[in-house]
Amino acid sequence: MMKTSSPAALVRGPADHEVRDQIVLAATEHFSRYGYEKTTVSDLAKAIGFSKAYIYKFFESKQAIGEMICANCLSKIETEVKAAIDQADRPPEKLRRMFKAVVELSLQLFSQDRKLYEIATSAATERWLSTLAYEERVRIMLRGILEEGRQSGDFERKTPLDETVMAIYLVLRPFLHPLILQHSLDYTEDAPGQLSSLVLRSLSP
Amino acid sequence: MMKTSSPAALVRGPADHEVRDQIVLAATEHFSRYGYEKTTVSDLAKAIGFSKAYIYKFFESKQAIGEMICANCLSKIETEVKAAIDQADRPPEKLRRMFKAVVELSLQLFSQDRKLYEIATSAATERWLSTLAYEERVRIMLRGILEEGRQSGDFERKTPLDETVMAIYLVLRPFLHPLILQHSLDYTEDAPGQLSSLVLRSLSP
DNA sequence: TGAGTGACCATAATACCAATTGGTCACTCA
DNA sequence: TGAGTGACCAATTGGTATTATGGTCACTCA
Repeated sequence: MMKTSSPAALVRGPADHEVRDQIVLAATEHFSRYGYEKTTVSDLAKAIGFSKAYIYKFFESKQAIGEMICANCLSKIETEVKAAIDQADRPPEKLRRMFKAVVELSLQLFSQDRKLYEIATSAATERWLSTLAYEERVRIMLRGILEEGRQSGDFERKTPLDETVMAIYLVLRPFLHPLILQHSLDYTEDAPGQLSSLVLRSLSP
Repeated sequence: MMKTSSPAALVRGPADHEVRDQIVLAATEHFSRYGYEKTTVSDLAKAIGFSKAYIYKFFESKQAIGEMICANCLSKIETEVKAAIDQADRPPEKLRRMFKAVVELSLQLFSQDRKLYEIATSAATERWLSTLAYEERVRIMLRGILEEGRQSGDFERKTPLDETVMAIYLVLRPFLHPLILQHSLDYTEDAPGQLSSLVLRSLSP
């Protein structure tokens, strides 16, 4: 979970190096305390006791560091959503829990870790790889539930799977996308229930 | 359509006055050409040949003028959406057209009248009355279609009407809300079709 | 009397320059 | 040789002095 998942091309030098972890650690600390913008690369360098230039031996850019931290955040949410899904055994309930968990966990990050949430907002708005990958993984989760539900006979099988995945993803998206979520706060109470009910009705065989 | 629909409490002085119309006209012109921010109240005053102070005999604030222009924009969209709906005779097709029209018309305003679109964006973000009223009217349109569909037997009748209205509204909202729409441009091609299909499946009796 | 205004104020926007910042590179020295 | 750096540059940012703007009000004069 705290595993440094890799947004590939943005990292440099030795893939597995103690200093890289130190940087990520320091960045997580600084970004979440002072915010991404207010933290300078020199701050991070000072924190780990090296020069700024050395940081660039490990990351292409400051944003690359931000991506890493953001990816960790999102992958933490993803893990917890998966856990929520696994608590249910039937696909319809899994879908309900997925909706509920996505909204709750995003909201939790928003209220408890505002500074990190702001990184996620930038990431989503500027389409960083970390976000694109996360979105894709959410669609895959969704597809998993749908496939299971089709197999178990809980869900209809006529509509092309890809289209169903996409449509449901679009329904969920306003609560996944950090920027949009901020403009949907009025609805976070009831939306997960109402929307998952609507979606489940649409999936009935 | 060009009718000065009234966001009530924000206007002042004589309700029906030639000068008020002049102001609205000049504001529409200036706002759509130079943008809301770049247009000063003095500009509008100059355009109609009165002093700035006189403008304030008719409107509470610059924003009030913006609200009026925004309300006109939105009510124009609303009218055209209604027209699109009326072209269909069966509720399911009405709903399809509503989704399609909402997205198309919002998108059209976005690409053809960017400056006015920016006002709509502020209005939605800052919850101006003009926007709240528009959203409510959209929900009412939706409810109309649903009621008709329930009566005609096209739609299921078990789910509470209010909940259905709200859920479908939430599905449509990312494409209604100007700010959110800007972050959904990737989906505007397929979303109306896919989402209205999903919604219709959820409505099947 | 009331349509219309000039002068005025607090705040917000702008323009400007100095200080920072992200990022690189030739270089050191262990 | 390669882990690590100081010095450097273009581009942002921060701070600030100044101007422009939204908004009001006492006032005019037809």
